[in-house]
Amino acid sequence: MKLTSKGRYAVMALVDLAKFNNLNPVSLRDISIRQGISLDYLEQIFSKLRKKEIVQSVRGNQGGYVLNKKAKEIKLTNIFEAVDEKVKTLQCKKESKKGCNGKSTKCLTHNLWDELENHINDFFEKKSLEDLIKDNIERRL
Amino acid sequence: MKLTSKGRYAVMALVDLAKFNNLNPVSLRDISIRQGISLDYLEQIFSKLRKKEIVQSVRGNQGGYVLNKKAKEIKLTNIFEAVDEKVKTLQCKKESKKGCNGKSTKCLTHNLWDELENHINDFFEKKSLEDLIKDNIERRL
DNA sequence: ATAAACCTGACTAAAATAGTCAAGTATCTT
DNA sequence: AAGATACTTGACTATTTTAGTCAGGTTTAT
Repeated sequence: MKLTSKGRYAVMALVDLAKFNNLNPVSLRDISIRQGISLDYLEQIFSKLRKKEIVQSVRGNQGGYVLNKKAKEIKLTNIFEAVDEKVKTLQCKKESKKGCNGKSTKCLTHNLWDELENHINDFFEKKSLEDLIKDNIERRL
Repeated sequence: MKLTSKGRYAVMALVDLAKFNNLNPVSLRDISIRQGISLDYLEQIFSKLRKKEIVQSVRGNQGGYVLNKKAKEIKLTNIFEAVDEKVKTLQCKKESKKGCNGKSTKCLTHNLWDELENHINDFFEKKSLEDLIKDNIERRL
């Protein structure tokens, strides 16, 4: 089980953005340089974040991106959802009515994966961008 | 983020094994049929489980596999470890001394992924095979 | 002997990942 | 109006991982 880099980068970029999000928009170019993420890749990621209204774009010279909500209101869940990073443990969830594997019962471990998903999503649900930024400042990375 | 089928199958197979683990060894063939997992694939998985001493093999005619410990003592962590299913969220962990990305500091979200890993591992650490079997019986699938 | 079942290692098709590349469009500054 | 900056979009691709298959064993109960 692993997290994809799209999810990781999205969070990194947003923390960076939030830190520098004073009055002026932050350009992807700056984030790219500071975080060592390819500009083209960042563009893909921010396109998705914008569609989910997590950030707003400011076009033109001196443009960039701005948070569209307060850092407190942006949960990790929202970010991951936006970039299609999902916690998926079950193959069997598709056939909702019946069981897994095309059988009439749930597979032996169905409930386990359900629990696990909830456990992980709880974590994401509780953490906000603000939490991450505070954590950063405190530890003075 | 997703769990691979190797991990899922390992757990499914072990629950099956534990349920039928009375006096006689359980053959992979039976598990294969009951759980709908390819026999060849099961052999790969059980080879790993055997090396980690989670199961014991009984060769020859009427052979099969037996649990090597009490179901209570086999935690999900052990199973996942055995089949190389790891929770890995960080790329940055490799360069231990210095920071991530080859920089001298940790990346902005380093602590986050650390916390996440711990959160998930806690879950795996607490769940034993026995828990899963009980859960199965109670809910009568 | 022979059949059942474990054992091992090499191989591979398909999917996912982690990007790159190209060709725009919008808007600010001068 | 021109140019620069920066967002926007979509197609493309190399690499890696996954999820197995396949072939050819070895061991042991009957």
